Amino acid sequence: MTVRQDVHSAGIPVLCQSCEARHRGVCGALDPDQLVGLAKISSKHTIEPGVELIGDAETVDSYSNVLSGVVKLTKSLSDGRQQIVGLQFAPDFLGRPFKVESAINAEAATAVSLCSFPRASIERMMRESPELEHRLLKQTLNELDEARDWMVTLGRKTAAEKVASFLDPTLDPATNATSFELPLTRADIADFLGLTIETVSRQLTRLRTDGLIRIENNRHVTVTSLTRLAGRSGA
Amino acid sequence: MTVRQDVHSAGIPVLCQSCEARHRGVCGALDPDQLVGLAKISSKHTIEPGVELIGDAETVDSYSNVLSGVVKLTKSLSDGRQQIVGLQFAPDFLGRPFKVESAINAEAATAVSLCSFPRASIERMMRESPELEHRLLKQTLNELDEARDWMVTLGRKTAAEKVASFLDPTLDPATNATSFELPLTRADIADFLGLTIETVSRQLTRLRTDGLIRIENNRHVTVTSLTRLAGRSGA
DNA sequence: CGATAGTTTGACACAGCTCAATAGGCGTGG
DNA sequence: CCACGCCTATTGAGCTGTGTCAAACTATCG
Repeated sequence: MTVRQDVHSAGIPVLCQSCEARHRGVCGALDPDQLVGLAKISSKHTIEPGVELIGDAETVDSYSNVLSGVVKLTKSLSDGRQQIVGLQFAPDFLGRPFKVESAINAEAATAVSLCSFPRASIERMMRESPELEHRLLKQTLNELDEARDWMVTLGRKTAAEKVASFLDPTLDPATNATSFELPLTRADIADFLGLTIETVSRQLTRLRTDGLIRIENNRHVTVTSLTRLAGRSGA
Repeated sequence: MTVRQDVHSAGIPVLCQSCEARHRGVCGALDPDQLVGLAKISSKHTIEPGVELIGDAETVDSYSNVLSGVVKLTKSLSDGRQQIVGLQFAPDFLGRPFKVESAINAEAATAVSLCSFPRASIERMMRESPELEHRLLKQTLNELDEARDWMVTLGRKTAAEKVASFLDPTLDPATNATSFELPLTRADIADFLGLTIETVSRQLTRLRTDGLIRIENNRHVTVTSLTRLAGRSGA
């Protein structure tokens, strides 16, 4: 059993001090000694939008925490049709434990910063620290819940409902902001919702002409009637 | 009924001796003492097809292992549109740890037998036995992989490809059987693939008239050309 | 042998896709 | 500051795959 030290930031690596993953992410499972060990072999990266992080059928030898930005997880059919199957934000853990080969692509949707560590060290730590596995289990269960909600959207909602559902949870309930930057291009939104770019665009302009949203600037959207938007999401 | 005791089954509850969950399922994480404790508070149930196991927005106070049969996990929109978001077989663990309220429905698709135990005991055991959490994490990761594959099917495949993909992995590669019973009705298949009953039926007859499958008996299907079927699944 | 639930088949409508053209945003260079 | 080009987004016209509605067929079981 490990004893957590309650003195704030005592003995905690500089790299980790202001890191979100230490509080809400998987690193919160580690005690200062483990953090120091991990920090020695970690490296921070910044990635440009559009850059591929993990390729399909590639062997993965490192895992990462997302520190900022948006990472999209995609899967493709042989003829190029693509589907986004997950979005990851800070402080999500990025990688598929217990599998050497990736079955999905990961790509930076925006500018992204990552904290990466070698595969082997994480797997060793998982064996040593049940709390780490516990956090991973919780994140995985949340991702599974999200994936299943999304399957309903993909399988059973109309284009109008899909687009409304996409905008609805994009809203950050904490800030109560009705104005925000879309982290995805129209093409990404289409791949997310199982639609074409054109259909996404048409549905957005429909929401605009119906007075539910304002499109300031392609990426920048303001929702003027949250309730009416929610009413169109198919519940 | 007498059960022969040997080294392997020494001290193992009768209830568990021939149970698949003890080998490949979560119970494999437990030592004989824990098994005895759990067996005392477990109960085996048999459930008729169509019976609801867990209702949406119900509080869940027990978890189960699937011992036989097929359980379908569904989600519904307010107007009744439904989507199957998961299928569970033996020896899958059924239930959503760390959440009191269920966001999905579980229903017996075939005759199902379950081994159920109270919520509290499992959660206590999870705290005591990291191996149990480890197995749960692995099952959850597999379910997430499946869900994501499925999202590609729901979002990007045509009706023909959806039906072909449904039949394809239904084949048990172990037995190399090309003849099998569908565990789902046409309505279930439609809810699984995000289609209507009619479209599913039309695509099946198309596969039949094209000579890829034989439909013996509604539920009983024989695949005559596995390669041609795979070729239509959209890869 | 009739009743009932599940399945197939048909005719038609429409949502969303395809292809094509236009418009807007933004950086670069004159 | 404007002109140009590039990339992304919008808009339009037409087509097609899949949904809708309705009817006929089939299996299963009392």
